[in-house]
Amino acid sequence: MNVETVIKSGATEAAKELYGSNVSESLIQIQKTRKDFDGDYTLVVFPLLKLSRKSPEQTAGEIGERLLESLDFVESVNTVKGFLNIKLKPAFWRARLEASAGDKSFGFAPPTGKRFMIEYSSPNTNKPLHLGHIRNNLLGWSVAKILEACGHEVIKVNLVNDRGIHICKSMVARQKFGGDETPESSGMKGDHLAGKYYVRFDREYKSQIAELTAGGMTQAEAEAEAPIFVEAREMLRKWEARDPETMELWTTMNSWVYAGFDETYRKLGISFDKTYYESDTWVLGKKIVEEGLAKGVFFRQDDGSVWIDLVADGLDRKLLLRSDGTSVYMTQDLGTAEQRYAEYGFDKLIYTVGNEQNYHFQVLKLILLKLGYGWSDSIYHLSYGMVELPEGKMKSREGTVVDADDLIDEMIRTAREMSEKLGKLDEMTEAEASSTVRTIGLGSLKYFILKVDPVKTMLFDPKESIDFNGNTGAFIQYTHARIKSLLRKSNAAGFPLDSSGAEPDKMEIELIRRLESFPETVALAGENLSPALIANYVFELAKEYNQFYHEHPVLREEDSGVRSLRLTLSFLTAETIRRGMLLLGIDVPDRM
RNA sequence: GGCCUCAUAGUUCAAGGGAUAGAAUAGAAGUUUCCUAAACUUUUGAUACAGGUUCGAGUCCUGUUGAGGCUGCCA
Repeated sequence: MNVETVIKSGATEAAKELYGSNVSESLIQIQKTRKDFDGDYTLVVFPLLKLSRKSPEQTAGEIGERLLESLDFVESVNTVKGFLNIKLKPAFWRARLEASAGDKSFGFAPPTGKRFMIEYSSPNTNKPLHLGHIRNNLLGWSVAKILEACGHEVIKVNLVNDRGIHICKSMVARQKFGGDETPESSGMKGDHLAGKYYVRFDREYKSQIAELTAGGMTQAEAEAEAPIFVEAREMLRKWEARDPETMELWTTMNSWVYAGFDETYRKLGISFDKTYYESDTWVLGKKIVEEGLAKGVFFRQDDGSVWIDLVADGLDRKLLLRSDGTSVYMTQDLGTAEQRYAEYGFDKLIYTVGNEQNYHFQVLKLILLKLGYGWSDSIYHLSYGMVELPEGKMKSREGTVVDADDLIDEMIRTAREMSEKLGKLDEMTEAEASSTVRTIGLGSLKYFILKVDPVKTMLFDPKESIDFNGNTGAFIQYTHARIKSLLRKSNAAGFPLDSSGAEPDKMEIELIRRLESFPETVALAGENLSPALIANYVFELAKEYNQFYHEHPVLREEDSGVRSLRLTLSFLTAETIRRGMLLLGIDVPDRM
C-alpha cells in the first residue's frame, strides 16, 4: 500500500469519528505538500466543510489532532487556511525506503487478470516509415509496457496495410522504370526502394495531369484519366482477380518492404505479438453488413451501396459497402474488431492511430454499439497529434518527410560526436562505444517524443532533441550511469547497503517521498495511457537526485549509518530510473 | 457550412477542480580542494479574449478569435 493511501484511510477514519459515518473517501483529498510549506502530505479540507459545519481552520485543526493520536508515524501537523499539512516521522520514511529498495517488483502491480490488445504502427507497404510512424510506434510500445506494469496481460498487434491503390502505384512504377533492380543490387533497404518507386509514380502522374489539363481537361478528369493512374487501377483489378504475374510482383516487393520494416523496428527496439495483413482482412466485415441490414441499422441505396445514417447522433452518413459490393476501410475494421474479440475476448482494444482518424473511430464505436455488441465500449482510440518540423508541416510529396531510418542514424551519429568530444568513449572498446552511442541517440529521440502529451501536436526540432542538456533522455541516462558508478565504488570499498540508525534529513525525505510516488505514477499512466507522465516523473527524479548528490557526499561520509542510508537512496533512485525508462522503451546503460 | 482537437514565459514542454502556475532552453550573474562538469546556484519572463458554474478555474460550461484535422464510395 502506498503512503498516500495509508494517510487517506487514516484521514477518512478520523473524519468519520468526528463528523459521522457518511464521510466518503471521495471527500478526502490528499496531495503532496507543496514546497515552501512544512509537511509531506496535505489534506484539503474544503470538501468536508458541509459536514463539519465549522471553519476551514477549525476543521483542519480537529482532524489534525485526531491524526496525531491515531497514526503513530505522524510527527506533526499544521494548518494553513483550509490545508492540513501532515509531516511524517523520519524513521517512517527510512523504513519505507528500506522496504521499497528490497521490493523486487517496486512500482509494478500484481496481475489483474485483464487482457488488453493494442494495435500500433500500421504501416503502408508502399513507402518507408517516417517521423509520424516513430511517434506512433514509440507510443504504442510504451503504453503496452505501462499496461503490463499495471498488471494487465497485453497483446501487441500490427496491421499491415499491404493492399490497395497506393501499393499498385509503387508496383506500376517498378514495372515501368525499375528494370531488374533489387535491394541487393541497389544497396537500398527494401522499403526505401518501394518508396522510390512511389515517388517516381507521383512525378510521372503529376506531369501527365499537367499535360492533360493543358490540353483542356478539368483537374478532376485529368486525375482520373492520366494513363499511369489508369494502369494502377488496372493493376488493382488484377490483384483482386489474383492474376499470377501481379501477385508475384506484389509478393516480391512486399517481402523487400517487410525486411526493411523489420530492420527499422529492430533499431527502434519494438516488436509485436501478432501481425495482421490487410490482404487477409479486407474482405472481413461483409457478414456484419448483412447483419446490420437485417437489423435495420444500415440501409441499402438504389445503386446497391450500403450506408448508415448517423445524423441523429450529430455525425454524417457513412458508407459501408460500395455499390459494386466491395468493402471499404470501415467494413474491414468492423470485421477485424469482431474477429479479434472472438479470438481474444479482450477487456480493452486500443488503436494507436493519428488524430486525423478521430472521426473514423468515433463512427466505428458507434456502429458496434448500434449493432448491439456489448464490447463496443472496450474500444479505445489512442489518438495522437501530428509531428511538425520547425520548417512547417511534413508533406511526403514535397520531400519534407523525415525518414525514420535517416533520423535514427543521425541521432546516433550526433551522440557519437558529442561523446567523442567529451572524451567519454576513450576507455571503451569500439563495440562498447557503438552500443553506448546507440543507446544515447535512441534514448534522446524516444524521450523527446514521449515526454509530450499524445493529444498535442508537437514540434520536433532535431537540433534541440539531440541537445544533451536539459529535459532529455541523455541527461536521465547519464544520471543513472553516475549512480551506478557510485554503487560500483561503494561495493568495491565493501560498504553495505543494509544498516540502520541514521535518520533522513529534509532533502533526503523529499527524495524518498518522490520515489514512493513511483507506483502511483505508473498506475495513473496506465489509466490515462500516457507515457508523458512517466517521462516527466523520471526527469524530476533525476533532477532531484542531482541536487541531493551535489549537496550530500555519499562515499566520503564518515558515519556508516548515514552512508548506508544514502547508498540505499542512490540504489533505489537508479533502480526507479531504470524501471521508469523501461516503461518508455529506453535503455539505461551502467556506464556512459 | 457542420463536427473534432489544440491555444500557458522569447522557444519547447509541465501542472489529477485546490495554496504563490512549474521545468527545460535561450538571456543575465556566479560555482571547480567535490564520489562522471553531459553538473550545480542565483536571476529576468506566461494561462489568447469575454462571460458563467464553484468556497476555489490554466483545468469544467457558453461565446469570440487563432491554429490544425475530419467531413457519401482512399486507407
